[in-house]
Amino acid sequence: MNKVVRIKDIAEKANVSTGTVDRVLHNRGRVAEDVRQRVLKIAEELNYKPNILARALVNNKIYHIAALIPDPAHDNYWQAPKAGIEKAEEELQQYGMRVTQFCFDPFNAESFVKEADKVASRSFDGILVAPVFYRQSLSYFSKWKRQGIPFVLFNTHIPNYEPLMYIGQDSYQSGFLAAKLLHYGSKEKGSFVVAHIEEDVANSSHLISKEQGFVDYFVTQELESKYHTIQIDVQSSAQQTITQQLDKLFKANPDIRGVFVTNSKAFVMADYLAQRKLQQVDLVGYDLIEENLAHLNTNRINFLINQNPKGQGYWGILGLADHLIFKKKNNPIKYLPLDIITKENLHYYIEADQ
Amino acid sequence: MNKVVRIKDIAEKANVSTGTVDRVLHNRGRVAEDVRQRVLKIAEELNYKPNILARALVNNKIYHIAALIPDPAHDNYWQAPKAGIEKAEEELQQYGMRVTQFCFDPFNAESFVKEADKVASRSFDGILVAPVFYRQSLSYFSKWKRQGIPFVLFNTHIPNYEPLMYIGQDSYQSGFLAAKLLHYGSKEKGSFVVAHIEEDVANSSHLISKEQGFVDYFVTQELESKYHTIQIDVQSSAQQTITQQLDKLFKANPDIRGVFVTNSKAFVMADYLAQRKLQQVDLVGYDLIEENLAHLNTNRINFLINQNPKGQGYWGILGLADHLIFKKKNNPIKYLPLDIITKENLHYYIEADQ
DNA sequence: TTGTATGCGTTATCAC
DNA sequence: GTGATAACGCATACAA
Repeated sequence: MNKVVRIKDIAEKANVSTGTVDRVLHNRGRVAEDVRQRVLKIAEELNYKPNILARALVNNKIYHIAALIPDPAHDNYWQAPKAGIEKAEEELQQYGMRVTQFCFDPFNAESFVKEADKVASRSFDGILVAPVFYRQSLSYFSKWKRQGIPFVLFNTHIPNYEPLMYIGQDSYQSGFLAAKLLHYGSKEKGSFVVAHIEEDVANSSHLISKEQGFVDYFVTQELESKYHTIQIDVQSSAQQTITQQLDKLFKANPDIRGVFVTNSKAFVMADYLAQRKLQQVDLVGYDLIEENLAHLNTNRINFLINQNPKGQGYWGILGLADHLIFKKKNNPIKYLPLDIITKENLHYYIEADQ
Repeated sequence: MNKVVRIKDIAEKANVSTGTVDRVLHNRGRVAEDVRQRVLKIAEELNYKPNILARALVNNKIYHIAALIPDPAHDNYWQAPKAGIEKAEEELQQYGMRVTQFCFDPFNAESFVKEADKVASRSFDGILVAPVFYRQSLSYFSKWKRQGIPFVLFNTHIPNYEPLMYIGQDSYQSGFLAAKLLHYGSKEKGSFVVAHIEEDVANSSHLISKEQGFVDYFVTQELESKYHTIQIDVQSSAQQTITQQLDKLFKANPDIRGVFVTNSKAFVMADYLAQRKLQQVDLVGYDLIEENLAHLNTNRINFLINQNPKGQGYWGILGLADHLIFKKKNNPIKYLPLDIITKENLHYYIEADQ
């Protein structure tokens, strides 16, 4: 009793063969309409669920996936998504997944185009891409769409091209959260800084979203009179050194209570604060990269917001596998949680085996 | 090229049959030692990984699992683990998992014994249990151990009986984390309260661990001179009402900056603080139950520490499935992350579909 | 001690 | 249009 329903069970009940049931279930045609209806009805009644194990077993095709991601050599952050991709590949390789990585320089749009062209010139069964260059990405999306190649976006969302899935960050909300953390830590009147470090802000919409979320926190709570937010753009390529730029900032604003760094470069600010012995200034940033962790452990960084970058790569590949191998439908958007990381809960997130 | 290695491949290379390879790989004996060595060596060289799909497919037994958990009707918290168990059951039922729930009253040890006896009287293939009653649990553990029935513990860890797996909370560390959160929020000198609400503290070792972690935070940071910690035990069954008990506390300690509630009853404290308009007192508690969420959204609770209670049930069943069905080894301890939840990142955790 | 044959549920091919 | 059957990789009962 309570046995799992198989195609064979449906076939027996409908007085047809398993081949017919299969044709009905997969809409392969060549089946009489009345039989079709009957089979469909019985499958429904018996609550038939295909056995994905058997399905994956029989379907021993090799699926070639392209992963188009920034090169960790240029920005350490991308080590994590890469690791997630590789973990998923390892788990799924016995079911036929083969991932080829195409790494581009995240600071060089041409490099992206070059790698994307490589991907486009071969025929892949699926593509995972971190489309950090908005303009340059679009033509590839429409091409893949036309060719019917499923592609999954992560890290940066670009709607309108209906990717199979988007996985990643809610930038605005993370800025909002950062504001809450700094606000909670500084009950007295003062200023907060939103710092973009070593970034081309104009071309990075997610940084603007983060800043907007940060500012909006104080607006929606009607705290603007109590807390002042200052935006700053720090570049080592500028005329002044970073230290000089920050000296200027802190000199002009002696009431700074906290700093929000919108990318993974919080350690730069932490170095500065340590150097100037500004111990009372709180600091919130992003990403569990090594340079940041050192400061987290010494409390020079109070919180890091983490968006499970390893998980982004992992779930991206898994999403493609669900589609290609297991024929399972997935939610087209998967926002990963905004994890708040501090020294005391850090280790659960870096050991992260999932 | 790059093909997946099968038993058949090993057999060919070793000039034996698949049956022999199988006997070697499963240590079923009845195989010549030299052959054994040869097969083992080849399997190693070829980096053989069994295909768990095929394995699960062929092994179509029904596995009966007992889930021995507190009844959500008595404490809403247990709704989440229950949901996780049911989610895992749904996913795994086509591979033969059948879960029977045995719910006991978490405030009544006799009720636990009654349900545990029911479980023991039947023969299950595996057991998932939340052993909230320490003393009463032990005899069952040794019994199951003797019978060779794998059991997984969650929520409360009881070592020494070698469960297949423990999943859940690191109580001490969560207390430590709570201290950090309150400390970060209150830079000025003052007192913090550790409140046990409606609990039999003496019989709940995890509450003591939480308190210890909280206190130790200030000790290890050498902050004892600046921050004073006060322990309180609040019960509605006491002579005084809860409000009276808390009034007494706050009257005696006007410098209280924050309160740490060691269980899911933070909402009780939040109600009191709201009633007495003690808006400057920070509050950290546990668990995303509805009563707490209302206060989180109005900032009367600042942070809730969450240990993915749904995930605890889910991973518990999955651990048993990995052992019974997929014959996969798992880490015997799986601490779930200490998630820091605040109003601004809450929704990622309650939508949690995994 | 070893080899062979069968079946798990699904899919795909082929003959009717 | 339809049904029979082989194959996927593994486990196991049984034969040798």
